[in-house]
Amino acid sequence: MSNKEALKQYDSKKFRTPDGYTADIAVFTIVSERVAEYKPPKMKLMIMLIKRSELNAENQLNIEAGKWALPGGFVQEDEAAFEAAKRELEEETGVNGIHIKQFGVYDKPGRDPRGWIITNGHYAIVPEHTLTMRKANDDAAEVRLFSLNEALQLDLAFDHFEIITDAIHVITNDLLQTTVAKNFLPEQFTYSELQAVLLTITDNPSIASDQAFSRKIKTLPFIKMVEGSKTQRTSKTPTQLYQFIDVNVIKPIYTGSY
Amino acid sequence: MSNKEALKQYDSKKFRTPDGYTADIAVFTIVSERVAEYKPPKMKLMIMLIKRSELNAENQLNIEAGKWALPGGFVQEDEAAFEAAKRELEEETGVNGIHIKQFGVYDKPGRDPRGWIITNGHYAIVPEHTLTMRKANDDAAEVRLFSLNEALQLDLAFDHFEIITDAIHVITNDLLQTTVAKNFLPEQFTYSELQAVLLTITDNPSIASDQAFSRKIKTLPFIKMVEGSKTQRTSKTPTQLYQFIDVNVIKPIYTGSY
DNA sequence: TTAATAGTGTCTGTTAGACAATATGCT
DNA sequence: AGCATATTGTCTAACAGACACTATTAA
Repeated sequence: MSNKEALKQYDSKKFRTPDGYTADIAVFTIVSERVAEYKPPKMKLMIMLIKRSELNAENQLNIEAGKWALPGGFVQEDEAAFEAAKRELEEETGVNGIHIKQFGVYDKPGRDPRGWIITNGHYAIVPEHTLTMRKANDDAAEVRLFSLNEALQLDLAFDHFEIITDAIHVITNDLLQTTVAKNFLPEQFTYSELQAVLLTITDNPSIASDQAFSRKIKTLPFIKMVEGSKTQRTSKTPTQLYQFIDVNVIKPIYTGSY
Repeated sequence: MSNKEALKQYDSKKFRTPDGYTADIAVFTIVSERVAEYKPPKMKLMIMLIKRSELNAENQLNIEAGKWALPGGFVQEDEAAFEAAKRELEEETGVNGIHIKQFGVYDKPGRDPRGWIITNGHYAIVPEHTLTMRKANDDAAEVRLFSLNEALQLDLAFDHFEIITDAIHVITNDLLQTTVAKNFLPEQFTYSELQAVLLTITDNPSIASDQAFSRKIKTLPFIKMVEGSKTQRTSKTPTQLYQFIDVNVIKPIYTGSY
């Protein structure tokens, strides 16, 4: 192959090249908020943000210090951004093996005062309990969960307002149009648990109605009933458990009913 | 703001930074294939690829020469990849003002023998006639349309097999779950024209049936009938024209019928 | 008249959506 | 018994899906 000779003539230093490549992660979790006694808990979708420290790991002044931001960091040459996102997330929360998805690239000129820095945006879904042991690290003075509305009203670093807006939009769509909701749930779950997850991002009446949804879940082609499995964790009445089956669903907007 | 002082201490040269950032474009078009006389034309979704020249613009040996590849090129510091994609596409096809969407990032270590090069993948939809005047340029020895199956059987440059596979997957989903199909159609169109576009990527029977689809189109919330507008371009019978209205459709997989 | 696409009439079985009633088991 | 969640019974209006039929017009 003639690539060898072509490579001899190639010199990337002739071009202006990017000053950095980072992976940022919008970490979503659902917390169960107890509204009142003897009332069902209300679930709420939250996003984890960090407050950037004044000084970085090398004891130098940190860029965008004091602002809230998405966790993330520079991608190394020997890894893909997706791997970097997983690594950063594990460093940050101690969790691995969770759902991560790339959803957008942020490369507008001037978006980072340090230079030409391209950010690869991901979102991650983690179960609530894994975030209880979260800790601040070198770059983060503080780590907190925010409701989506709260998050968008903060003074955010870089173009993270835009990234978070996009992430919310994407996860909302994915929750409704794919089976990612399973990542917020245990392997086996009740209709009301799934319903609660979906109600964090929609008020669709045919999802909100208990009767309608408990009927509907039985006919969904990507969910199967687990024979003879019941739980009492959501009510005094033993409740049927379901689980997702691995099929990919594409529901055309041009067919079926509305 | 203290960013100024932080910037003084920041030096990107301390880190290994990427050797390049490129925007690649999967250009899709639909060609009307005449199957036989007195038969309706069959539409076919095609992808435009270029054959990489032996020598580049500077008369040096080109990398991955002779292989088929997606059009694309290096992103400049003063533009976003999306702009670069538009620019490249206009240079390549002379078209602007068309639908372009970013869908993925390709950054696996070793994907490009020239070094650490990150590619931002886009897909574009162009009307057939704009590709008739397409031309080869410095980097491209040849430009051709391929069916999706043909394209995946070629000897493709870099990791373009993966990128094209992803692009096909994304455009297929988008055609069924969003209103992008409008970019393949004139502003006003008949039910059979829309149907033909959709049939390039699905065989869903309730889209494939003429009667069912001509009924269904009237009830779709994102398409409106154009009162008193008919055309004869698809048949001898004057046919009702429709057009997309600008609403965003999200159809949950958890509601409605299958 | 023929051929080809467009569109309607009509029927059947299924489903959405709503209301009401029943079931379960902890307290 | 009281209560909260789960689940089924039942009805109505709407719709999908299928088949048959009519409409339009160039050739």
